[in-house]
Amino acid sequence: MSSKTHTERALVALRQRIVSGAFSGGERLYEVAIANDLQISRTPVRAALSKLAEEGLLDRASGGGFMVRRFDMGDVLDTIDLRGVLEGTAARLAAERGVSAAMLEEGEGILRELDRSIEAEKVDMTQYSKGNTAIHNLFARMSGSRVIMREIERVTSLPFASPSAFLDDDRQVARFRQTLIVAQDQHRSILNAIRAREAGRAEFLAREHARAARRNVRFLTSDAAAMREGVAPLAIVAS
Amino acid sequence: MSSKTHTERALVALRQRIVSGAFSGGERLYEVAIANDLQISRTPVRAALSKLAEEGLLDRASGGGFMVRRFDMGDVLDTIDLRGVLEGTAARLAAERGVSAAMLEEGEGILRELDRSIEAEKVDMTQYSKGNTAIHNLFARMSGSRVIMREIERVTSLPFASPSAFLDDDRQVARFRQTLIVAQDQHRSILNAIRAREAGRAEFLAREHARAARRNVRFLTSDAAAMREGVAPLAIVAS
DNA sequence: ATGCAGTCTCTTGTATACATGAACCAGATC
DNA sequence: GATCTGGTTCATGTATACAAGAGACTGCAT
Repeated sequence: MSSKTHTERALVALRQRIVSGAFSGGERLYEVAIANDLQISRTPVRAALSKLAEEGLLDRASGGGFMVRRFDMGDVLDTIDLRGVLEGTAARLAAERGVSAAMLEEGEGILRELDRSIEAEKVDMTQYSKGNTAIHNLFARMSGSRVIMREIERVTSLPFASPSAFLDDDRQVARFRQTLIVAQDQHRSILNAIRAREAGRAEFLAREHARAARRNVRFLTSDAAAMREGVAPLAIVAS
Repeated sequence: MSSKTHTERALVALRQRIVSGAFSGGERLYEVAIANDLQISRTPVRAALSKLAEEGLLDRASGGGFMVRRFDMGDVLDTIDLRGVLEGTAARLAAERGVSAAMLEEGEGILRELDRSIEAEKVDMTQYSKGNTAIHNLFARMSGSRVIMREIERVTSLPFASPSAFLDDDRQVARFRQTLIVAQDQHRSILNAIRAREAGRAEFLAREHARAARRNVRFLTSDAAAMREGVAPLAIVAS
């Protein structure tokens, strides 16, 4: 089996179904139905539901029980905005408080990898995505604030809010090398601003950087509603 | 009994103990011990622990189980900062998107109440606290973003992060009418900025407004460590 | 003394039976 | 015909017995 406890397996199975849009937003989830479906008892199902509520994928219903959280396109854009605000705060704190030379060097290393991944005409998307996650993670750690790190982790755990959410999409790879070049320039500018202790600039840049994700969402959903069907991170979003 | 289900009672009892500092940060909570203590079975205890983890008062331990979340003074200041950032975002969005005349009028009503509560030499702290909560709530609603509202609610549910956290303290009442006058001026300025669609100003003011809470924390913990003992919202904080 | 093995204990994981309460439905009574 | 009343059903709440795994401890062997 994939993991050790029934709770974990139920968690994975339910999370997968939710983010893939198998349930409609606001739909209530019944313990017994899920338990029967997964061939386990209600107890691990409740545990899994509870963890999914912590992740923000479920809401607790008023009279007990859980319902699938409903996201419309506005919520998606607001959440990406929120990520920008939080990452901006992390960058600002990093600049205000200063970061170790080791961390700055780590950042330079990641930036070099990102440069390599986009230098060829055909972008190495796997490598870019990995580096992108790493640099965003580093910025969060640079804040020196557990509180901020925690909130950033929470928000970016939503399928459409992670910094690399839309990078796997084929349409991006083909059309958006320019976008990645701009994004990478922003990464470098943010790191430079943090090093130079330019807090306001660091915050502004990190916040602006998140706008790229908003543009991606708009592009991927712009033309046909049919297009959205193919965008995995948006499967959860209600039309 | 105070509430209906064992889970709710366990939740209230445990929350009270946690925020009053009955446990030390990082301390693990054992289901059986709590169940015996509260004279109920493990099942509602688990349910309560799970909800407390959602509230951010507990962390899940790696190998299962829960531990009391540890807050040091830096975390408290960072969390208040975070509230400022989020309220600033709410105010910015409100200004950018515009709010209804009814909401603006509601805000004016609350501001008038707040004015009345501080006009006398002896401040009506109960009324001020109520109005303060109301105006902060309104600013969050004005954002028009469920996502932002949700995050603000989450953060302000921590005992030391609510906008009115330190208003009940006697030392505040005696010494800080000036502080309240300033804070109330900021409330009015924020509302005006939102009405005038001055997004940047609204964000800045709301963020700056949260700094007052930081000053309160610093004052209340400044002189003697003994002083902190009396500050209820800080009981959870590790020395 | 040291290391290993077995076991003991403590804690959470899991299944399940029963309780409870709310919502719906039906039938009786006025 | 409307309303009240009782029961049926369905969902979560609760208790509890047992499973399982991790860690500590003991005692034996080297």
